[in-house]
Amino acid sequence: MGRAPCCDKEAVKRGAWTPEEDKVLVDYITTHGHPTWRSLPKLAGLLRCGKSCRLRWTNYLRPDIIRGPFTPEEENRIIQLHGMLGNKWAAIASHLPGRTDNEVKNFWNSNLKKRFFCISGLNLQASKPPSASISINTKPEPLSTRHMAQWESARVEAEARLSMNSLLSPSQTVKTDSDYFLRLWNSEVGESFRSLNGRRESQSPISQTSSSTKVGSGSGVTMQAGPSRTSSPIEQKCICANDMMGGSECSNSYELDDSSNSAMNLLLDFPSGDDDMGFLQGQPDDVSIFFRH
DNA sequence: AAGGCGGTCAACCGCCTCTCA
DNA sequence: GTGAGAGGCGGTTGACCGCCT
Repeated sequence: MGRAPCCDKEAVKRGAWTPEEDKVLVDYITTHGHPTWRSLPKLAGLLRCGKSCRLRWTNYLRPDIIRGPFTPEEENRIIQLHGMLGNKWAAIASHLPGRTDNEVKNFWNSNLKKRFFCISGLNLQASKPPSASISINTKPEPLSTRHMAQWESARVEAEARLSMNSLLSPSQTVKTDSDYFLRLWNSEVGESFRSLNGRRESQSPISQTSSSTKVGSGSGVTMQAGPSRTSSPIEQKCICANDMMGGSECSNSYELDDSSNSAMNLLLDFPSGDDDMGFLQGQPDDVSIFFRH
């Protein structure tokens, strides 16, 4: 037994909203609010589905919405938050005042995703669930798998804390483990980890395990790396890392220097547990944003 | 000039979660 | 505890636009 449709699809208008409809919706909401979205179209005299009204309002007509291109700061924030949260567009948008989840999602899909995969030396392969490439695991790597699981666990935990913190006012917000995790994740330490992870992937087809970075997860994108990769149109247009990393060389070699190795050692002994993040205290304080233009 | 092609973005769809009776 | 209703969310679609050949 399926759910009853939210509205009579025959009786409602669909497609682009006209300025007249926008005005009716804005006028009604500014004077009456929206007791329930489902009843709103009828009350306002709109031949629209309630969900359509809500979407139009929240994504376009709301007075606090910022229109216009994303600033570099917003881009960096999106990249950081996506690394932490994955495709949780609403959660990401909640940290970008005036931006909507739809806007962030579109911006990511049409802009940042390409650049992200480009800079990572990874390949985009649409429409295959990640599990397809995960399940062919023939040669387990217990250690790396365990550590990736730890990272994933920490990431999920940080996500939860981030959500909690976002509910607090700035004055109430306290420095939490998630802050340290965020900072670490976006520092060269996290980058080293990601790079090593990328190198492992290029060496063997396993290791997608629990996707430590969660990049592209849930969006029907499978990451693939290594010599077998073919250049997609996206990659052919890729302006590579020089564009984004201040002229540093576009490197797919994933070589680690000594400092990165020690950072890796630190990461691979990443402890679990709520109160055990103190080891991060000594990490460099600057949150290096490595996706700067 | 015109058709093809790719990118962007508003809107839709269907599932999930929350709330309340 | 349970089921229905409502809102929220993420993925997908399709129209539109600009560039290229």
